[in-house]
Amino acid sequence: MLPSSTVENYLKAIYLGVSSAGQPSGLLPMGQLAAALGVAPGTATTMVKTLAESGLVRYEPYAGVTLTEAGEKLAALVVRRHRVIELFLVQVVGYRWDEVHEEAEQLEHAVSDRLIDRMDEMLGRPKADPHGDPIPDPEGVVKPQPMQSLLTCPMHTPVTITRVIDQDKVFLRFIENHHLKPGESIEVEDRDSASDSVRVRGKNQERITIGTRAASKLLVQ
Amino acid sequence: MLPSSTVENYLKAIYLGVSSAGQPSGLLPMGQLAAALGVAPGTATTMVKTLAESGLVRYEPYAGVTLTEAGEKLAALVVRRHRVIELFLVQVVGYRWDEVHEEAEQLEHAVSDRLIDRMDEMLGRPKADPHGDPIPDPEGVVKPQPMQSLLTCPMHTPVTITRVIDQDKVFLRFIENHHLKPGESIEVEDRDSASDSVRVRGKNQERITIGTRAASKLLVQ
DNA sequence: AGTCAAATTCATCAGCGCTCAAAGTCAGGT
DNA sequence: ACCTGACTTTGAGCGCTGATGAATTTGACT
Repeated sequence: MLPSSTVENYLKAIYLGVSSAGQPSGLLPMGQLAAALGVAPGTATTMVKTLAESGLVRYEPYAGVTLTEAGEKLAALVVRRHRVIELFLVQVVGYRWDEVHEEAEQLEHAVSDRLIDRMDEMLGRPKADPHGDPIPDPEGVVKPQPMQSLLTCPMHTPVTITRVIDQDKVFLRFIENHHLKPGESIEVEDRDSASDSVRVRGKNQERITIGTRAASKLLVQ
Repeated sequence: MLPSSTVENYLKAIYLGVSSAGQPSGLLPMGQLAAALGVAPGTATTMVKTLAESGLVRYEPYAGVTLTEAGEKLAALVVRRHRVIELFLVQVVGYRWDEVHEEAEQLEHAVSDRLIDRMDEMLGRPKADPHGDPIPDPEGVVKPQPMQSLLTCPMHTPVTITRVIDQDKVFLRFIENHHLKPGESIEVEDRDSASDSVRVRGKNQERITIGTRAASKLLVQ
């Protein structure tokens, strides 16, 4: 039984949810999962129970859900497909980086492993997609890179933007317009908790002040 | 309501079936449709009735089915997607021409118009896919090219192979190995109804004899 | 007229993905 | 200790899609 795209989406949501939503337990609460997928809570519970029976997921009633080995591999491969496709669309097909997400969302359920591998090869076995999100290898393994956000990185020190955690078109355009895409080198000049903002100096000394909410979505190294 | 991939497959089957299966009436019998889709006859009847209610199809009980304007356009666009993808896979991604069919079969239901147009552009607005099958334009229009098969074309006259009507891997490999791919120039030397075969002379005087069944699948101009 | 292949009808099924509302659980606060 | 409120589970149930198989009907042909 190959997984339906709904199943793939659940696994992906859990995969992404567990890592990002900073749950100390490593368990993703059902509410969050349901919200991420845009379904009623009961729906998520039911589906997760099914996934648990298939051995893809470990489910603790009232606590949350996490992936098993098998589930994690599957999820990682979905994510891999998504990210390889995104990069391919940008690099080969000429999409803009704020346009690729929806397309990849569809294609990730339709492409064969074969095709993904060919794309991956054409792209030179890249380690990250256009947003800087890491691309799992064909085994589903992704080695974690230590990153800090603009809120936590050292100040007055040159850092390189490596990742943008947001798929919103408007935000991505903004980032692009102000030369804050992954790869750019910048420096945090000031943080002000009163005004809830961070000032950075970027390419050709351009200065820009952004809110902490936005700053937290920019990861650097 | 955007059509499910099942609906797209029905439309495509009717589109391809009506043109190829040489029905004088222009109607495709339900039996053939059911067979093409690998479903029971009753299933096809039911589905076709539904399609008729959506105005995509004209259905004559006990006679067969054909596409309406709307249905034909939709079907042609599915076929367009399929063929653009096939060519893209060969030309850009480096697939072999006998490998693209299955992949395209999946992708044709997942790609956006946007992406198809970009691929089409990258490929230079091609008029045919790797098998020589014509690619409908974005409006679903395809202008018919008069073609003859190796069984009907003039003998002892150079002709160019333009199309191969068969997706079977083994056959395609055979065609490729003997330099009979679309674009190659050849000449029919002999037809023999007794032995049910056709002898052609191809590139660098290579001679090869093939059965009439195979010969009928090679179209020339 | 009779026959036969093909097509239609109809009763039915199964899976998927989902909702809603009622009932249950759990943790924090007083 | 208990209460409250937020979150979760349960269970009944729905709607759609896509399919089947067997009985019946139709229409073409001899």
